[in-house]
This record gives sequence, C-alpha cells and structure tokens, in this order.
Amino acid sequence: MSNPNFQRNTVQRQVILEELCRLKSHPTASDLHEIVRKRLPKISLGTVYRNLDLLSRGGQVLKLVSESGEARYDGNSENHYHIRCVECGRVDDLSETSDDPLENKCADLNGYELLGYRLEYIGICPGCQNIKKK
Amino acid sequence: MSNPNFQRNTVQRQVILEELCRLKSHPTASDLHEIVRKRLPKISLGTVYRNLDLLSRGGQVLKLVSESGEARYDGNSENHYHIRCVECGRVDDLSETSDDPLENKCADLNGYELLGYRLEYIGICPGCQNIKKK
DNA sequence: GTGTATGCAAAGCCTTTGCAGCATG
DNA sequence: CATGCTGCAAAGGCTTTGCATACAC
Repeated sequence: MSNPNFQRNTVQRQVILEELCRLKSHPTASDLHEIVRKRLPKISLGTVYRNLDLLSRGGQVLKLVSESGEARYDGNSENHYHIRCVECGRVDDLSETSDDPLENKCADLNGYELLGYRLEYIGICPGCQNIKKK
Repeated sequence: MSNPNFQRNTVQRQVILEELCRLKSHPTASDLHEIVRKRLPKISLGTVYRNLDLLSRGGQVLKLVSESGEARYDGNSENHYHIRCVECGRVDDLSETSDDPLENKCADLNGYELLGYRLEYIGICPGCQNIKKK
C-alpha cells in the first residue's frame, strides 16, 4: 500500500520554493510564475498553483488573501506580521517588536502609513465538531 | 457639477441592507441574493454585488475574505471580531470582552474550538504615498 | 429631463482539473 | 516500473461589466 503523504522532489517544486524564499516581497502565483520561468521556461501556471498549494498545506509557505480576494505567497513560514497597502495590494513584512502585535503601532512600519488592522480568529464551529466526532 | 458620492435610494439597496442587518450570520453574496429574492423576486445577482460593493465602500457593511478567497458580508459595521470555521467557512461574531483581542482566548467562543488567528495590518506603502502627494 | 441603478447576459479573472506523457524513487 | 508530477488546455466559480431600460430626484 502507498503512503498518501508521499511526495516527490521535482525540479519544479524546488525552484518554486527557492525563488519564493529568496524574495522579500510576497508575489501572486502569476508573479512567481514569471520569475520561475526565467529558470524553467516551460513551467506552467497550473504547476505553480499545484505546488504553492502543496507547500502551503505543508506549512513551508504562507498563503495570504486580501480583502479583494487576491492571493499572495510568503516563503517565510515563521510567525511574523504583514502590512498590506490598500492602494496597490503590495504586502510587506513587519518586524515583530513585542509579543503583543496590536500594541506595535509605533514600531517600524517599513515606511507605511498605518490605517488599521484586520483580525480574525480561526477555529472549528460547533456543527463541524459534531461531524468530526461521528 | 455632480457629487461623486451621490447615491439614490433604491428599493433594492434598502432591502439588501435590511436583510443583511437582520441576519446574525455572515452570508456570501449568493446567499444574500437568495434571501433578498423572497422579497424582490426579480433582483439580479449583479445588483446584489453592486450594492454590497457600494455599501462596503461606504462603511455601512463589512466585507470579510477568507484564506480560500471566499467573500462574506456583515451588516454590523461596528468594531467587533470574527471567528471562521476552517471546515465549512461559516463566520460568527465574537463578543469583545477586553481591549486586547489576542488575550481573549478564554472568552466566549460561541462554541468554536479555537485554532488560531490571522492578523494583518492595513496601510499605504511608501510608493503609493508618493503618488498621492503629486 | 438627467443621469444613476437595474436586469440580463456575456465577459473576465483567477484557480482548479482532466488527461496523456514524463520522470522520480 | 509504479505512480506522482508536469504541461497543456479546458472547465469552474465567483465577480464584474456592457447595454438598453426603468426610475429616483
């Protein structure tokens, strides 16, 4: 029987992860596709999506979705905060200067003019807890 | 000259806002369309989208986008926190019991099993600040 | 009347998926 | 050499848009 979590080490996956980690910015899938294409001219957008999905579900990559629904990816999976530009959608890292991110408003903002923040908790609702127990 | 923010009071807009505010849940545009259709059978999905966009840009409604890119709307535009189910995408309100939401982990979670949170700052990046000044 | 808003349908966009061939372990 | 992965292209799903008509002011 085969291991359902088995994954192969493909050149495509390696290059995608390498290029994403090298970038300080947080590209969209299409941005990354353009970048990776410089090294692997034949790689398809579909492959980029498939690998970003695998990597983000594996925790090696972070997927960031904005209010507009646009997805961006972050090769730094360590816990850190982001600031997003409301005008152009650009996303940057924020240096974590204390354990309480909400109090960081005067910390280094990477040149950003701060407007606010979005906070959302993640969990499992009562209904889905029941389904899982069955 | 006309006021760029001028808006007409249409029945459609009123009913969309009314129904959204009446709901405790946070429906998708399509969910809301189904609900509003009970009162206005001929209303189109496009009109629902157009009005939700107007209302959210006007601050009367909150637009919430999940990691998967799914958009949900909240008729309560007052500052409060949300918890989202990773299994089914359902979104509920969280009672705000202190000024520091990150410390609320033991507060009333509406029956949810808490897994974590997403925090993102919103601002204007240096590049866009320069564009605005010009 | 003037110009915004609507309904309808088509178009857009980003993302996912089916498939046959490829290449990894 | 079994089967996971790829490239390609088509399909999907949500959202936006163009257009003629309706209606708010």
